[in-house]
Amino acid sequence: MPVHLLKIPDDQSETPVPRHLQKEDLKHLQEGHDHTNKYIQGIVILSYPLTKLGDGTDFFKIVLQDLDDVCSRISSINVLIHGKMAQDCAKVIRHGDTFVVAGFKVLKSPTAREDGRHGCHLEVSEEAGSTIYYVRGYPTFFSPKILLALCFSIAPKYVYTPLNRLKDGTIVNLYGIVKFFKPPYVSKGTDYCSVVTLVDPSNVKLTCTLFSGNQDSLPRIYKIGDIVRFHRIKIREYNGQMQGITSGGFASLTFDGTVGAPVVPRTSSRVYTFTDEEHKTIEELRVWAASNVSISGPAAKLSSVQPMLFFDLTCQLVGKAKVDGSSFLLKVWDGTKCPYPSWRVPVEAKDLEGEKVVLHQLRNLTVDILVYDNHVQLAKSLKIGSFLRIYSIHAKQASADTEDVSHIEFHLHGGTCYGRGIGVLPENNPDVKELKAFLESVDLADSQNMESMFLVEFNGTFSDFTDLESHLQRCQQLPVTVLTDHQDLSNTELKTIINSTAPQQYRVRAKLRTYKPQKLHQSVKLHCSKCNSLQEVPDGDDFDLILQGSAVTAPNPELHSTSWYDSVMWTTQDQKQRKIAIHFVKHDEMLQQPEDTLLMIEGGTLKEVWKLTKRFKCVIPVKSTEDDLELLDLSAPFLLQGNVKYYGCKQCSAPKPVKNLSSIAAEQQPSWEPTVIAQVLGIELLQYVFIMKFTLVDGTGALNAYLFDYEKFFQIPASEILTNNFLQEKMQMTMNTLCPPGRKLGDLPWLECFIKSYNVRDAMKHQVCYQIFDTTVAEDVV
DNA sequence: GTTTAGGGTTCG
Repeated sequence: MPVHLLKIPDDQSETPVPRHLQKEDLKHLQEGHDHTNKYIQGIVILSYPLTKLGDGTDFFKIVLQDLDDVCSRISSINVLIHGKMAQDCAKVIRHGDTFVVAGFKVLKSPTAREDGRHGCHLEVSEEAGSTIYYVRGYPTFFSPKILLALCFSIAPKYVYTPLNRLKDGTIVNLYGIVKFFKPPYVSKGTDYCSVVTLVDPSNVKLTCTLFSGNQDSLPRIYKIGDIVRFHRIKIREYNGQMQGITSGGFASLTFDGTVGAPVVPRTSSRVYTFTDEEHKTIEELRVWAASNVSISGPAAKLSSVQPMLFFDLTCQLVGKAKVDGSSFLLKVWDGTKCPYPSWRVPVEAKDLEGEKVVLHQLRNLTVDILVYDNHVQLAKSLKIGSFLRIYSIHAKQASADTEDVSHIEFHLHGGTCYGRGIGVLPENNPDVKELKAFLESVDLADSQNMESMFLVEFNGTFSDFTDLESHLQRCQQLPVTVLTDHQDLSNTELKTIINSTAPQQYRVRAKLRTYKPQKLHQSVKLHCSKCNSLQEVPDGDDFDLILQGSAVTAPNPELHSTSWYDSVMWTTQDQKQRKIAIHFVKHDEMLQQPEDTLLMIEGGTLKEVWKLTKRFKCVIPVKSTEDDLELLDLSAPFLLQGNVKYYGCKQCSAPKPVKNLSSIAAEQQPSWEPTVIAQVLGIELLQYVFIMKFTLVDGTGALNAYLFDYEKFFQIPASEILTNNFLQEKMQMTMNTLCPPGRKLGDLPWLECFIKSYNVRDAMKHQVCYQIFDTTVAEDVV
């Protein structure tokens, strides 16, 4: 078999390949040169799933990294393996293996511009007379270089083409600001279609026609001014202009185009690259767009519709009904009242989908929108309760023959001119959040009579009318927080508590009138349990400065590769010529798999440190002294694990030599727990904690109670909230349930809490404070 | 099998 497994040689520097073969340097590899009796060697840093090509032959792609130059992208090369050899390799080759190939063809790499790798790729197959040797690298053997190669070479570097540099027949990556778009609609072929016109700072426009059988893989554009990043879009000339069209492997990210909004990509891709650099690009495009692209104005509300005009409406779907073959009815509301009498499209009661009670309750606030032709199919699939943006609705003034009063009709005509269509907005869309808050604040009694209110009270259950009514109902019935202990205690009125002496403990039933801080990220602090001090969480800039400061001292080579760690050092290629050293801590005299490895880094930037935390279990930034490695200033995290930065208390810590880590490394299965690491390093670990002030009321009085919570109350670890958008949204939603914005006191939900009172005395005054304890947010609220 | 749409408001 031409795929050979080689044994690990004792001397690990040479791979035992047949004598007649000579190693070829990647630098000397060129198309058309004679590479007979030469071999290419590298570490497998990436492999793709085995696939079949159009002609039915098997195909397997891997990426090799040259270990002599691990930190250069150009020293990695794509290897395309065909036929039986592809199958054989796919079975045995793993990341970290050393891979040797002889008898290959060298061709120009069509993806070099995109992935930044070698300008050529290798074609390998039995037919071409290729031979493959490999040395098992994973998981039994790692060298520091392999660890580094695996870490620094993973993400391909994409090149983005400005819109004025597009050429016919190319496949490119690009950024653009949406100047015009048609939300995905059902085409006359087999796919969904979306047409998007982009503009960029080169001031050139590009209209892209995007097709996909899967609506989700088209860009999620909600408004003009959104920013998109397209990968692998094909450029063609059409009618004398460049045009973009989906090609195989097309992928997109969409961002809110508002300056200052969170940079969170909308995408259906499971994995995608998104680095600090790209983050910066989005920010820059936003700034450019702010003064160069006219963003759509504030969306129209029903209260401001003008007859005879076209408008975009952000609304919630309350009901829908089939009308006839070419039209379909949507009943929607946006919380405001249309100032004109609007038409009611007659439909059979049995055809009307939606909660009867809600339809009745909102009957004076909903409008009927009749959608036609190509929009019908999409309209049918919409879920009651979902949030929509309907683009280019026609407000048509009409008067019925039988009456003098003119009324207003809402049509979504057939076709897709001017972006006419329907888009479903997700719950986390900022416009939806705003609309939801508004809808919840609408006082239905103002536009309803008492009869309908009774109906709501009477009909307890709503099945699929999301969030709005059912949520409101739920909130008025069950408490939104529950007790985790002492259930036998009975409630005490707040007035009684205020008039009692401290310290005592109480069970209370109260409403949350307000809380501080309103910006939830401000509620996260660092707490030292030894000296009881609280401090702000330092921001990334502070850390960056400390790293820059420590990089001034070059790594001391005398401290490299000791009994308990292996080291690699290299100099960056840029002008700064920075020296970086990484020390991989060994276990049982061996290096571990990246996900189990603790490493120490000297001279790295914020971005490099961050990148290392993605691949390795623990990262500890250090600096060299004359005779030892030591931790940086304690204003910087002493340890990074996953997304969490761990800090030590400056007052209570007494840093010990980093060599103490070797005692953990010597354990049978090193756990690398932050508490254990902190202990051996003499660090008093600061804990992340939520600190909030809740103003509770119960009709007898009001008091401020502090919430001091590591994780229990919100069931969200305070340590993870600052780096996790999902958890932030979850916490915001929880607070919105506990204390819904814009709601009257009577409509607020009940909280069940334990609070304890305690005395705070200083020379000047005496004060009684209250703290919430043994309380958690109810399960169905989280 | 490689289309569909290729921006520029309306039948109802």
